[in-house]
Amino acid sequence: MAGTARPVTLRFIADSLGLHVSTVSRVLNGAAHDGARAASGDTAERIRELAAELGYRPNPHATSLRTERSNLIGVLVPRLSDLVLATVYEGIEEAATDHGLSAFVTNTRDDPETQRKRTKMVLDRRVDGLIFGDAHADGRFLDEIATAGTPFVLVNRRAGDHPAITCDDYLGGRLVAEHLLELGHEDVAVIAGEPYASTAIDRAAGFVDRYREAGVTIPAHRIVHSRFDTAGGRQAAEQILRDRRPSAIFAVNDFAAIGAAGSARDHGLRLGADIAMVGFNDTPLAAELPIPLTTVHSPMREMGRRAAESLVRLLGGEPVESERLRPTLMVRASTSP
Amino acid sequence: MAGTARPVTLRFIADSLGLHVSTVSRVLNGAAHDGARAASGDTAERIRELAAELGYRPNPHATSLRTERSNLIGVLVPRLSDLVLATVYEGIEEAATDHGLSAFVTNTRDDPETQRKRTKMVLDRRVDGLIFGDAHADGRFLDEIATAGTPFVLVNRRAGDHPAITCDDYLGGRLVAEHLLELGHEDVAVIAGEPYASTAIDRAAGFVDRYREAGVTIPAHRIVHSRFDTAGGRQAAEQILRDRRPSAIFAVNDFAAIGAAGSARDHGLRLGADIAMVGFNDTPLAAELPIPLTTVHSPMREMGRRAAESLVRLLGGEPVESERLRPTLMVRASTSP
DNA sequence: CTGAAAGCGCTTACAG
DNA sequence: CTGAAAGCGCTTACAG
Repeated sequence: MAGTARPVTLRFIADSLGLHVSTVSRVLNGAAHDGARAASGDTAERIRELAAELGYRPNPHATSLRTERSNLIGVLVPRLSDLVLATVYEGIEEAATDHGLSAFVTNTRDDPETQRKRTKMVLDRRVDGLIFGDAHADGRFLDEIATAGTPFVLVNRRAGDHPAITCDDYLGGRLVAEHLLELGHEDVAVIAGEPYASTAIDRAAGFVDRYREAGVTIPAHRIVHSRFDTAGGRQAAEQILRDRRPSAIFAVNDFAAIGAAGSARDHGLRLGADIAMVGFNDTPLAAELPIPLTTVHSPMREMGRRAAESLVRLLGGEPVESERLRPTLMVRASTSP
Repeated sequence: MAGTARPVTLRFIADSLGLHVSTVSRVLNGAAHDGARAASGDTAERIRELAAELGYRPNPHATSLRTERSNLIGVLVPRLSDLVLATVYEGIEEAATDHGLSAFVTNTRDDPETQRKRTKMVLDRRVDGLIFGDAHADGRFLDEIATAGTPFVLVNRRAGDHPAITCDDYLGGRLVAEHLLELGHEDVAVIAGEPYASTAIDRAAGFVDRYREAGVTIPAHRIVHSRFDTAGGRQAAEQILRDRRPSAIFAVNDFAAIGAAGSARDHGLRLGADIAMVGFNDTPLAAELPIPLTTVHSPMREMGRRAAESLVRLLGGEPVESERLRPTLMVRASTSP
C-alpha cells in the first residue's frame, strides 16, 4: 500500500520459508514438471504458493545481468505515424509476447543519422536481437550491424542478402499493371515513392516490367518519386498532371494515392470516371473512402508476426530465410469507369 | 569483428590501465568538470580516452540493478495504428530522449484485460514511470496503479484527478458548434466516439453545451456513439442518415469523419454542398482529402512532449499539474456550401 | 587522489 | 533434496 513498496525478492521468499535463495530460484525457474526436480514436491509447493501470494516478479535487470539475455528485441521503424509500420509493429508485438519477449520500438525517420543513433541506443540497452523496418536499399549500415554480431531480420523492406520478411512487392506491381491493362489503360504514370525503399523500387519495377511485356514502355517522365505520405502523393500528382494527363496513376502506397486523388480533383477530374487511381497496402481507409480505392492488399500484421518469429528462430541458433508474402489485388471504384 | 565480441566492461578498462574499477567508474560517471574531482586530471584523461577508443557503453542491467533506476519509461496506448496516438508517442519519444530516458511503448487495444496485462508487463520491466494514453473515464484501474507507487501521467485522455496532459477538448467541441451555428446549421448530429474516452465525452459535451446556449437542444437520437476508426464513423453515419438527415455532422475525430463522408456520398449527398462535415485532430490527411475536411487542430506531438516532461518532473520529486492545450478550428471545404 | 569492499538480485555448476 | 559459493557489471560510501 505504501507508495514506495519494495518489490519482493528471491531472498525475501527464501528467508520467509527458511530456505536458501538457490532453492527458491531453482523451483521458480524450472519448468513446473521438470525431470530433474528442483526440490521436494512439498518444498516446491510452499515456494510457489508464497511467490504467488506475494506476487513475486523477478528483477529483470538481475536476471539479464546474470544470464546475458535481456529477452528484449529492438524494433526500428521510419515512423510509427505511418500506418503501415504501426500495423507491422502490432504483429511483431503480438508474436514477441507469445514467445516471452518484449519489443522495444523506436522511430528513425528514415534518416541515416537518426538510424545510427537509435540503433546504438537500442544496442546499448543490450537487446537480444533487432528487427529493422527502415532498411535502405544500399544496406551499408546493415552490413556493419551484421559484423557486430547481434542477430537481426528485416521487415517490410529488404536490402542485400539480409534475411527479410516482405510482401512480394514486385508481384504486387505486376498485378496492378495487369488490372490496368485489362481496362485498356496504355498511358499511365507511377508515383514511385522513395528511391531508397525496396517496397517502392519493387512495386514500380513489377508494374513497369509487366507493361513492357505487354508492349508498352512507360517513359521516364511518367515515373515520379515522392514521399510516402499524402502530401507527397499530391505533389507528385501535380507534376504528373501538369502536362498531358495519363488515364491512370499507380501510387506505390495508399496515402500517396489519396493525396494524388486530391490533386486530380483539383484538376476537375472525377476519380474512376476521368482518371483511374490505384494504391498499395489496402489500409483500412482505402475501402472506406468516399470513392473507394483500388489497391493491393499486403499482409502487414502477418509480416510483423513472421518477422518476430524468424528472429526468435535466429536467437535459437536456427538459420532463417527470407520470405515474400503474397499480395492480393482489391478492385474498387477508383478504377471503374 | 568476431560475431560474438563481448562488450567492453569497466573492469577491462581498469585492468588495461592498472587502475581500480571504482576509479574508472567515478571518472566516467562524474560530470566532466566535477567539483569533487574523481581522479587526477591525467588519470581521468587516460580513462576517458581509452573508454572512447574502445567504445565503452555501460551495461544498463548492472547500472539499473545497482541504482534501482532503469531510465526507462513505459507508455501504454490503445493502438499505435491510430495515427493520433502514434503522433503523440513521437512527441513522447523525442522529449524522453532529450532527458536521457528511453521510452517503451505497448498496445492495449483499449481493452481492460489487455491494459492490466501490459501494464503489469511494463511494471515488471521496472520502468521508472508510466504514461497512459488509454485512460478510461471511470479510472478504477488507474487508482490501483496510483497506490502501487510508480509515478505516472496521462496523455490525450484524462480520468479522475490524475495529472493529465490533454487538448482542451471541451473548448474544441464549442469551436465546432460556433462555426456550424454561424453557418446556420440547426439540425445537427454528433458521431460521438467511445463512451469511455474523455476526448469523445468532452468534445461532444462542448458541442452540445454551446448549441444549448444558442437555444438549440440536440435530441438524444442525434448523438451516436462509435468506434474511432473509419468503419466506425461509417456505421454511425448510416444510422444517422437513415431518418430525416441533419444538415451537418460533427464527428469527434477525423477518421470517423472520413468514414461518415463515405456514407454520405453513398446517400447521394455532396460534402459541403448537401451536408457539412467536421472532424477533430487535424491529422495530415484532413487537408489533403479530395474534399478537404474542416476539423479542429489538436497539438498531438506537443501533448506527447509535455507529458514526457511532466513525468520527468514527477520522477524528480516535483509536483505536476494537468494541462489543457489549446485547440484551433481549421475551416475547409467540407463546411462550405 | 585512489583503492578495497560491499552489495544490488539473480543463476548455475558444484558439494554434500 | 538442499545449501553455499561465485560471479554477472556496476556504484557508492569509506579508508588511507
